[in-house]
Amino acid sequence: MNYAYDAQEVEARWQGCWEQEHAYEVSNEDPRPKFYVLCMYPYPSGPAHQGHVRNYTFGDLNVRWRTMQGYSVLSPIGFDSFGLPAENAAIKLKSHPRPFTDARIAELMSSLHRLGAGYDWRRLVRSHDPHYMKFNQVIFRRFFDAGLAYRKKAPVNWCPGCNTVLANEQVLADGTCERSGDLVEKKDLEQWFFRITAYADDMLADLELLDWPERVKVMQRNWIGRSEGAQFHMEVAGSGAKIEVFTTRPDTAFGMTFVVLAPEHPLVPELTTPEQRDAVEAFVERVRQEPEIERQSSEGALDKRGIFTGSYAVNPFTGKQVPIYLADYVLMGYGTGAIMAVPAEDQRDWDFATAYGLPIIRTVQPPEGWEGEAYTGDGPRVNSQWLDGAQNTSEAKAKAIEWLESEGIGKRMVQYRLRDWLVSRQRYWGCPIPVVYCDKDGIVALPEDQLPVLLPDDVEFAPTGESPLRSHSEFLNTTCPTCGGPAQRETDTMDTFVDSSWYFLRFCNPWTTDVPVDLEAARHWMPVDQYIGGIEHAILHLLYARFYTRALGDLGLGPAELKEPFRRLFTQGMIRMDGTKMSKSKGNLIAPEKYFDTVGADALRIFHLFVGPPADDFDWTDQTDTVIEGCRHFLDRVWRLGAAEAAGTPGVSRQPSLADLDIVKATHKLVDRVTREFERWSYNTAIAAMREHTNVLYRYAQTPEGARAETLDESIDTLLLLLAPCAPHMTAELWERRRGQGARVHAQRWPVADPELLAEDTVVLVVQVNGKLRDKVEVAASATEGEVTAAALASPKVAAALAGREPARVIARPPALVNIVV
RNA sequence: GGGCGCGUGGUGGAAUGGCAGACACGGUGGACUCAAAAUCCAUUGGCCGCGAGGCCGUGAGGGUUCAAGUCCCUCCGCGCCCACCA
Repeated sequence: MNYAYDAQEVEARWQGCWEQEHAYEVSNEDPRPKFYVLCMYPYPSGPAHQGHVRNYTFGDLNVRWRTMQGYSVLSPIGFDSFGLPAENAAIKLKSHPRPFTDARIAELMSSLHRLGAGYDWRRLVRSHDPHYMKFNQVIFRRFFDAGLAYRKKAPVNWCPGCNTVLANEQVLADGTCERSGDLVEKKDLEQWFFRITAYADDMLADLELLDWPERVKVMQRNWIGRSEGAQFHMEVAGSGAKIEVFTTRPDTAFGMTFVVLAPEHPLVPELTTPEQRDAVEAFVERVRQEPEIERQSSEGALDKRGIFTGSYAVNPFTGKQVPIYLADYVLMGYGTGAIMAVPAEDQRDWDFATAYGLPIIRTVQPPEGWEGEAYTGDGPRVNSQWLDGAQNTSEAKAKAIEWLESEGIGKRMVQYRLRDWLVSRQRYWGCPIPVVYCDKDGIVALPEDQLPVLLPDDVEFAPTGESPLRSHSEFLNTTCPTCGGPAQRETDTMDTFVDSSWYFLRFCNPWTTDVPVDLEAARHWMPVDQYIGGIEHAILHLLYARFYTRALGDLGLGPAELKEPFRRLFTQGMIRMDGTKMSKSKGNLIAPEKYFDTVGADALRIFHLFVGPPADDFDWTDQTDTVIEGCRHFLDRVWRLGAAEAAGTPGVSRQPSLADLDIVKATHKLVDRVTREFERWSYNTAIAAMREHTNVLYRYAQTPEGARAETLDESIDTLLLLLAPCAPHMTAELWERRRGQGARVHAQRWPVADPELLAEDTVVLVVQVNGKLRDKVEVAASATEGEVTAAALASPKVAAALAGREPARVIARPPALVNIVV
């Protein structure tokens, strides 16, 4: 008889079995309490890599565990199948993105099967599926009707490498494209935007309600970037022009000694005096040419970065004239593109004032001994006329705003850093924006009965900087749905982040043909109870999905009461190799297939669970393979236990002894511990506990008196139940071998520890002298303060440590600890 | 420049303010074997000691506490996010 564990045979068998038995298909009418587990749907880049394995291992553990706990678990999967890599590959291979994408999906699906992940495959959703495209377009149209989608000319981020416009979120801090690494340029183009800013305040406030990693919430908060302040206008001396400025510190306005405009500000030509014209024009031209990265760097001499316009503005607070400058550090895209400069209370203004010899007037009294330059802290007002009585910033701010409003000069104002979401892309492999341009009717969104607009397959892929749709005359030329006259289709496609902004709603019922989201199904399943994905989506995807959920609800396309799509979020750590993230574009992928073919999927899953805290990054090194082999070693040990092949005497039949009872207790403690570790996402320590218990059972089986058969069997069964969400194939196989044909470990109830068996009769009392460990004494678990103190003082080791000195104080924390202080 | 983390053996890591190093990887020794692999057992933070045992030890320095890897302050190092945001 061959008992050796054949991972490949066992895994293939159970993967087939789960599929045949529809093990993780779930009905929307299931009466059990619902639990929605979702891993961020993957971009299909080919066979899985270790990042996927990690993600789907965590996801599958939750799916199987929650199912065993009695929930009706929704576990769908889909593919984020539009996007640039497929199109770039098509250009390179002179082929088409569709077959390329379909092949990559097939590869990734095969990996997921071989990992043993349990999904409701019937609910599969793919972004490039015509049904999904249709509803993407339906939603776009409804956004358009509601004013949430609009078109405007804007300075946009243009990536010369990708030949497309990028969202702000896709431009890295150094001004390069997150995908191609090319330096992003600014271009003025007509683009489509989603009015995400309409929900800025709402999304900011509701962050409080989410059970998300604090880090992610902070990132979203900063990205939305709410600042409270005031907006007001200033007259330009000798001209009818008015300059609007936004400031967070209206309380310091008496200290404004100059005004700075962005070089692109529309008032610049009007404000420039004839004497300054040449210099200003040269300056503006130079800033225009400057790459974004240089403009945003704080390097370089300040005196080269600004220019005087020759005009003066009147500070409404003092009535005095202050010079108007241009500077490249003032951005047209934030606030009003103009600032009041208060050098005494803003370091940047201080530096500028110093470079240009402009006056500095303190309006906040710095503390005694202040030696810094600009003082941004709190303090009493000075040099501020009617504000001088104010003792702190908030009081002064309120008074200043009140004054601005009563004089009709300005008002309270909230600014956001968040920009509207630029969604149009000049690429082919995306969802077409369902709009036509008609000479008579202008911009016309297509009616729903003309959707979906599908991508024609017979297109030429050439890196021209224009969508290939542009040169496809049958696609381009159409008729206007309003007047029936000739019209041209929009040839831009949607950002792929649009696709991923509502797929989780579609999973609730992906079969509807009339509406994108089945409201009843969405009310049943949403919100997602556990969302799992990479930290790299902390801002983009997670913010867009929150926006979409709100917007769909407001338009009646989603449940109106549903604000937040993801109740609990877990962001897993990245897998790094040689210090960089493992990714296809970096060419440092380690494919899981070689492990499936050797140690098996279960061993690889155990490795990802065991290697460290799930939230932490980990480095894939030369030693990693031996750790993975160690995980297989653990499974082999469990296999030998479960297949009644453990070393030592086989189980004997007898009345339970104290040693047997210890095993029962240890088993219940294990149940308690693993359950708690699973709850808090501490899979590494949960696996450690199971390994520890396996070691305990080995020793138990090898004692001279032997293991009691019944006790050992129960403990092994429990171990298999606890291990079932982690190593599903092997536990399924052992369970069936032990319990008979048709027995299914994953259909069992998750074990519950008996509280009486968790309680201990005796505990080890730690005895310290002056905080140092001196002895350990066994005492009754019920020992009182007096009893543990007596036990501690009775210890010869304690007596030695005391060396005759009298205890000055005894701290007793029964039953675990006594500290004797001398 | 701002914000948020993190720093523990040779390595990955564990530790509700209460026994630092669980569980592993690697190492060492042993059993089994003609031998090897596999398996099983023991041991493995550093220093001193034949031993019992003792001393030191969680990036550095200070503080709070009977008690600090854990809390507070300063500094050093690393990582991530944001960044002339008015």
